[in-house]
Amino acid sequence: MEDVGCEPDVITYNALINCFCKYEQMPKAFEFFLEMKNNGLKPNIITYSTLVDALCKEGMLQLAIKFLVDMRRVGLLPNEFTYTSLIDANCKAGNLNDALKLAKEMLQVHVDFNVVTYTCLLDGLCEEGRVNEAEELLRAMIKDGVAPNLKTYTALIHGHIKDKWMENAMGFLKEMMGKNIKPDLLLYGTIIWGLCSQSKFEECKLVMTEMKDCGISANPVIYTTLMDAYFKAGKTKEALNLMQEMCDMGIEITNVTFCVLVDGLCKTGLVQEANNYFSRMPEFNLQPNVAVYTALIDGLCKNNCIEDAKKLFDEMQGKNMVPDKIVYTALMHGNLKHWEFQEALNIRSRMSELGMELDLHAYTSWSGDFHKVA
DNA sequence: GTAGGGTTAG
Repeated sequence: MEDVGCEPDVITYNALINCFCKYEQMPKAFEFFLEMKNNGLKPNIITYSTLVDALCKEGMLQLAIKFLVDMRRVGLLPNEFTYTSLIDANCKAGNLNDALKLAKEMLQVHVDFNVVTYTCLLDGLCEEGRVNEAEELLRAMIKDGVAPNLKTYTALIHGHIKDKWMENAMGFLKEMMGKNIKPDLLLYGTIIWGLCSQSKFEECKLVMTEMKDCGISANPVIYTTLMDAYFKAGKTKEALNLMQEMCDMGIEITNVTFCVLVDGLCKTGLVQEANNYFSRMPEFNLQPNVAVYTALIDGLCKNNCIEDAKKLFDEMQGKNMVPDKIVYTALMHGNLKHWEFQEALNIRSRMSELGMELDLHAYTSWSGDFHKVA
């Protein structure tokens, strides 16, 4: 642009600054901020809002506030974008009270809430478990003439599901559909996650079908969530069918999928089956990670195959994988269970050396086993 | 040219 004598203007710089912000290159963004000022251009409300938002997302709230002061100094007042960025950042940092203070300030200076502002506040309330107030806010925005959209309802539905209010969540879904707003992959995923947590598999299947009919295909996370829920509910056959379905449909299989599969089979007592799947991982171009190893090691320990568990543990270390607290704990309990007293103590000291403190759960379990053996 | 929603494993 400069070569052909086309001078960049404020909009050009704003686009550029936004780009560097989005690609997490704040120093570059500030460089252009200074450059535009040096070129005699005045940063406007969009420039400042962009930078304030980026600083918020980088967790530099204090610096964002400084920019707010700076923009006021040059005669620019924060608008609904600036306020919404700050409100959202405070909500996500767990400072709901500060977010509410900012909202109050908006009212005082007559900057109206829009659908995004409301959604951020509503999500913040949900995150704190204040779902009733979130619902009140939904009613207030509608009364105020601001129409909630898909994202607003998703936040509200997610909040209710997280608080185990599945019925209410489904009520909001119905209300949303009544306004002719269609769920997308995110919302379907949220609903399936909720139904899984309550082992409502029939409803889950209905939702999966509905989703498919709408032309939205379930992603690997949704499949894995469902598979895990099937295993944990003792529905081994359904879980395995789902694995087959994933393969048939070309859904991406990851270490998480295998972890769920191996763990599920082990906890059902089907250690041999688990081992078979484990050996087949290279066919999927996968190298088992520590979590998958742990699932099988734990399964072997609990099914009287401590020697195989130890072999697997050595194999894992041979592949330069660093054992973590969870796998050490599984092996430690396995050894105790098999009266391998000294070995269990050795693992416990190794954990101490590595700075891995037993948490309350591991410790209670350790003491229990210890006394049994003693 | 600026702001908002979800989820999986040991």
